[in-house]
Amino acid sequence: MADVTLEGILYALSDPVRLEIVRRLTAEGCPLNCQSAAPQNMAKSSVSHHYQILREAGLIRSERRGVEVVNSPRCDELGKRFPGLMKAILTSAETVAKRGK
Amino acid sequence: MADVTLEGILYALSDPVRLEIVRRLTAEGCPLNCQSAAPQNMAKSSVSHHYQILREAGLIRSERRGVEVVNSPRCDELGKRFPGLMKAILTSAETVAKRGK
DNA sequence: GCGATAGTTCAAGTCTATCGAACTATTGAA
DNA sequence: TTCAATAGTTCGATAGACTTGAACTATCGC
Repeated sequence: MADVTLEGILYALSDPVRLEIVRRLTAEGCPLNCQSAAPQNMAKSSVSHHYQILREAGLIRSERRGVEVVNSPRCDELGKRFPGLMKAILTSAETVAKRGK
Repeated sequence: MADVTLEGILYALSDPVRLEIVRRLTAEGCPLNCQSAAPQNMAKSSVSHHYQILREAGLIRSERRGVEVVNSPRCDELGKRFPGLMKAILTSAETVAKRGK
């Protein structure tokens, strides 16, 4: 968590796929496995790649639970480091999502 | 301004160079020309490229003034479309900048 | 018009996203 | 324990973005 940077966060969220993943993870109350928060038609390898970037950026935490890996957002810790940042981005993302693309 | 998207904004700001440019533009009260807000050692073509992306993302407005092009942030309009977004990002950027690195 | 300054455009080289295929890890059942 | 199924990861390879130098355009002052 020490080497979490603003550029890293913005870079990770600059990809529509990754932004949508984080949006879904935060919208749900409980952790989701990798594929349930990712686009349906995307290759598994691409999904895995995106999750790796999100992990390295410090945006999510992943944990193996049985046969699947469940992911949770790290909004609390991020909120301490960059107050209001995730909230603003996710609020905007929600607005866009509700606006219907 | 109609086709300004959240992904476009985040993408534009995901590059450290572009984030720094926008940060300087907003920190200054008056518009700056292209090179005064960009890194010193960067090629002109690269600088121009970044400004183009910032313009297309709707983050800045450029206007030719004599021999130079001056740039201003479009925080007001962006604030209406995505409330709190730019403020949060720029606050974080300022924090990082003041933190020394 | 000439030169100088400030940006833009263009083509080429280098680094990232995407995909399919092969691989690993875990579970549950025979 | 062995087998099959499920969920992710890793690996090459291919198509797109960042950087740069060179050439080009636009504006100003002389």
